[in-house]
Amino acid sequence: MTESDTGLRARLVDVGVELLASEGPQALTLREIARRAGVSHGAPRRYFPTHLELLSAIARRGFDDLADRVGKALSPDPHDPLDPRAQVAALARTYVDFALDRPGMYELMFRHDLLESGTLGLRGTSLPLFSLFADLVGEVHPEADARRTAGALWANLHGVAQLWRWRSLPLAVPGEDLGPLLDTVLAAHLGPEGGR
Amino acid sequence: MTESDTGLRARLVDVGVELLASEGPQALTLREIARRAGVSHGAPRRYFPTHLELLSAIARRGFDDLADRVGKALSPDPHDPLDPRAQVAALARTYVDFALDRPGMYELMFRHDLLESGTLGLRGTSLPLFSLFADLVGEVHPEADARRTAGALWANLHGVAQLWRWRSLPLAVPGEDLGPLLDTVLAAHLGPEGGR
DNA sequence: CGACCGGAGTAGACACTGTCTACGCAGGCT
DNA sequence: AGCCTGCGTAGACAGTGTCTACTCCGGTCG
Repeated sequence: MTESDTGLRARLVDVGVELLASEGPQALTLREIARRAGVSHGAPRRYFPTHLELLSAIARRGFDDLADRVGKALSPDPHDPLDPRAQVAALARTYVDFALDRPGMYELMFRHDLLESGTLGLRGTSLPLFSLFADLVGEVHPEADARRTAGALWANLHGVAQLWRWRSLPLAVPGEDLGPLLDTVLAAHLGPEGGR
Repeated sequence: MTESDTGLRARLVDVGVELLASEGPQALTLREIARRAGVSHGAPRRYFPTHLELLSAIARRGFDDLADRVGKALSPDPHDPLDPRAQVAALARTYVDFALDRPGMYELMFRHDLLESGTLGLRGTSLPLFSLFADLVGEVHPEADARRTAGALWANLHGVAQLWRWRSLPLAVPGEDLGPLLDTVLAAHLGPEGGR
């Protein structure tokens, strides 16, 4: 039941995560994963009745990793917590960095046909993160509709991550650094950074 | 060479567009398109050396439609043009509406593996639209960096379209109408709507 | 007028894929 | 000892994209 469980189920997911990072999402074939795990192509079926469910399990690893990164980014030092505005900025930065760090995983995580599938559904996995995000936004902007503002900003981060990843914003940002763009986005939704 | 060209090339794209609308992107099989066009599965190869190129041609139809819609939305009445702020709002609305109206086409248009392929590349197809968008934003906000602001807003629209489409913003907007969310987005990037 | 020739579409093969089913094969329980 | 159940194997099947050999037919040229 631990992480280094030698069970086939965990090993398949491990292999999938590696394969995803090294070869990209289109390489995540059921048979290729089975091959690299050293089992026959029918073996995964015992644990994942369908290919999509195996992909969901792999994507879940991505959500776990993202949650970990966010947790670390929000409280780098427990004795000196960040103010809400800085927390939102840190979360945003972490989110977009994740998309650039692990592009294949990010792509897999937001395949909408994956969101529907799975026993419990993959969609719920990101809900706690969004709630946390909405709460933080609410602390920055107590007067506004925090849910709506958070939704708008969330969508903005998502869009920035996507468009930046496949370089569809070349005109917007000639340079290589997306920091200024992120600052623009944050300032737009949260107002000019007066905090700190 | 006209639209109703009975040539196989145009017919394949026509069939693809219909199939995309009726069955979704995963139904856009090379063989299924050929089947519905009444030719053998090898026939498309003469005009589209690879499956991706056929998909690119289909997606290009989507970009054309989007450009048409934007053109009509920006100048509903030539004698009474909209002010820049209203034009940006109309473009934003048109963009998101397009994504909801033709979800399959929208999804196909922004498959990044399609953006790379094609003879001239599909990416350039959306550049004029973005330039127009950036110009409009520049008229609304002459002082700011129009390119960056336009990029941020563009990404926001993209994110809203995506997340709304697969219902990943349920907490943010309990209602069915995405109008308020769009207003929030526009107000964030362009300031409160003082124009008119 | 007849031969040729090149574009257009057909038909079959190939290596893949995901899914399904029947089959072994081990270990543990009664 | 015998059986059963969990786990993985192996093969079949339909479907896919790509490649290649072939046919067919209309136009051109000698």
